[in-house]
Amino acid sequence: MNGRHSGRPTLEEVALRAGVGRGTVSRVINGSPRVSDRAKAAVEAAIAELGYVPNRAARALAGNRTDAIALVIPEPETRLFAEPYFSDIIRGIGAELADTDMQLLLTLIRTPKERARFAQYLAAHRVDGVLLVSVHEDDPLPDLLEQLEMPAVLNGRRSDLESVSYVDADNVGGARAAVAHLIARGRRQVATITGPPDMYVARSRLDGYRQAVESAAGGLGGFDTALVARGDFTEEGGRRAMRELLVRRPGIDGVFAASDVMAAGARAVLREAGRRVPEDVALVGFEDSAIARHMDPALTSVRQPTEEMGRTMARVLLEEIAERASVRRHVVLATELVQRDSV
Amino acid sequence: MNGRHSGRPTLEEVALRAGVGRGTVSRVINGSPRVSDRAKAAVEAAIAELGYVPNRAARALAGNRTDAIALVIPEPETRLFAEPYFSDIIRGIGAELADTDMQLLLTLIRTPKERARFAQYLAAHRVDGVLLVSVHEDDPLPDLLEQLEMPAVLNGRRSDLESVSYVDADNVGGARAAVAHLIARGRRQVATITGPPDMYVARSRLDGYRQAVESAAGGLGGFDTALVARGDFTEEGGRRAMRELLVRRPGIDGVFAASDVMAAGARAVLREAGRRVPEDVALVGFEDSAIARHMDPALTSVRQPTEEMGRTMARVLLEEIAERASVRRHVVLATELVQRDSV
DNA sequence: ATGAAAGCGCTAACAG
DNA sequence: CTGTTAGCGCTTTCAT
Repeated sequence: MNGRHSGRPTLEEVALRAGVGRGTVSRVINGSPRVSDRAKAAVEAAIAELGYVPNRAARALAGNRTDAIALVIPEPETRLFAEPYFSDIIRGIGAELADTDMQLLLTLIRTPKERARFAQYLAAHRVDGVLLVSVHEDDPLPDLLEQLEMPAVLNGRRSDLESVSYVDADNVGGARAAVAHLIARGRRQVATITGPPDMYVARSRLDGYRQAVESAAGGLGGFDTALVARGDFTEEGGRRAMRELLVRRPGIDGVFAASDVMAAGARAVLREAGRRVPEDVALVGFEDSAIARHMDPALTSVRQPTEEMGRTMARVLLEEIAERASVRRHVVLATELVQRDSV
Repeated sequence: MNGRHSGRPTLEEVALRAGVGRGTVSRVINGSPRVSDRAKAAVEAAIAELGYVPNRAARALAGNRTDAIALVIPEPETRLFAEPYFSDIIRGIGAELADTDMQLLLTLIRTPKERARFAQYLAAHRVDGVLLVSVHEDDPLPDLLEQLEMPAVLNGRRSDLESVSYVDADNVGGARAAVAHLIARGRRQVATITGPPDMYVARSRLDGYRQAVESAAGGLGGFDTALVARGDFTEEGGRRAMRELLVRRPGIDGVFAASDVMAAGARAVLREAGRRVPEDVALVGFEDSAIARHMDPALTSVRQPTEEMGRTMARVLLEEIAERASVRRHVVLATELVQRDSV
């Protein structure tokens, strides 16, 4: 015998107690409208009396779903945990899921082997949907998900033509706003430190920079490649880029860095070079990590609505799961320029 | 009919293909020794050919288990995410679970309502075990878990008499080592900034301090309450405590802070007061957040083996789940003094 | 060692 | 609207 009748009441016992059939109980539980008020009341009473809680596994088996979604964290990014970004994303997801009985599975993928394993999970339909963060351009997972027709939402996108649903921050707009701010404040030679060009997010921020300088009135001379230096989203990269810029255009009086960490590096170099920040050279960074904010609380930056991104990702995913159709959604959330310096 | 025969091969199909009964396939999958090599080989071949993956829900239903554990994060701590501590804990758990087919559920609990909901989860045996972090002394969850006979492991403990299994850092030893270090370096008036006395971790670190000063040779005068100031694990708390100490014992030449954040606060006050750190006053903090490390990379501190704690928690939990018996395990992991200043 | 059979608790199709 | 009836895919006796 198997039947460790776990002690826990079953749907059948509820039905008995309520004096109805199992089907009716099931309907009540699942909020079907095709139930009389009388029956519904009886069932609800029975449920309360018995302290009945549906068995998830049975439900999943019979209903061919799992009521669970996975949040996938690729390895190089497990460090990501240590950042407010991640904290906020998770908090947002949690908030959105709170009123659902959807479970959140945390899946760390650090090796190709683990990725293969996760692919199996997916194939076995062990989750109803997937949330992906920090997806790289060459990540095979999104395509696999699509092929499997598994609902999925990315945070960020791989390119302009992203086919999978995604929720992203308005990187172009944020960068544009940052640079426009600098220009509006009277800065005439505004440079930018970019991220790796093979990352969409880096290209977007560069686009924003370009739009702002090109549309600026007055004699800024439009887009000047000498004012663009490539960084790699690290502090050291920011340092190198800033040194280059200083050599190429010593008269720089404003810098937009595509990440706050790079901004911190740039600031250090500027000060070493005897430039006052922000008086001589105003600096704005795109706030990814907020670690840099600890380093310099006075750094003006472009803030992302991270928690809202998490919430939105979850909401979009739930919608995608609900409607069986595979409609892709693309959401871009606004960023906000937070001025922390006095210039 | 229900049978959206999902396309996925079932155990039965494997059995057919392998020319054996379903029971045999099940035994092979679960690594039962009571299977002939021949049958085993046949089954494994069939599994590979068909790309069979067991259905988790069916398994859970039949086996009365879930192959999932929950990591519970109480609300006030969701900020915790933003710290390396959390990152490391999760990485450790992930590493330990990687070779298992145990899933990790992330459960955020921010309201009493959500706690009640989670209690239902537990009662409904929706997970095989629970991992709890940052448990407060008055947290009702551990007792509930115990009452439900649900395997559980805490990170840290509520008191000396903790009944639930836990994995903790050696707070007493770490504090003792820190203070002994200070004394060995010639510091004669070593003060301490403590955490809230209703937190076990704070009391432990104070105990370590006391042990070190009491066992110190030479004229340190033993434990002096005037050298103990209460903080609250915040930077501002550290500041206040440091100011008090400076008033009570202006001659202080060493400080052990029960957290690195408080150490950062103390350092700021010391410098304002014209004391050189670490030359005039050497400072050691207990490394909880590492945010402070960013503020002052040169701060000597007591480091905790956080990732190992996560790994250990998971391992202990898996063991507890495996053996049905409810044996409690208490693991205390060593800390390490990392000297980052030159004094 | 292994096949057969009996569920695990629930959902959904079906017939009223 | 509601009771009945088939399974969902697997584990676990129970014989053999």
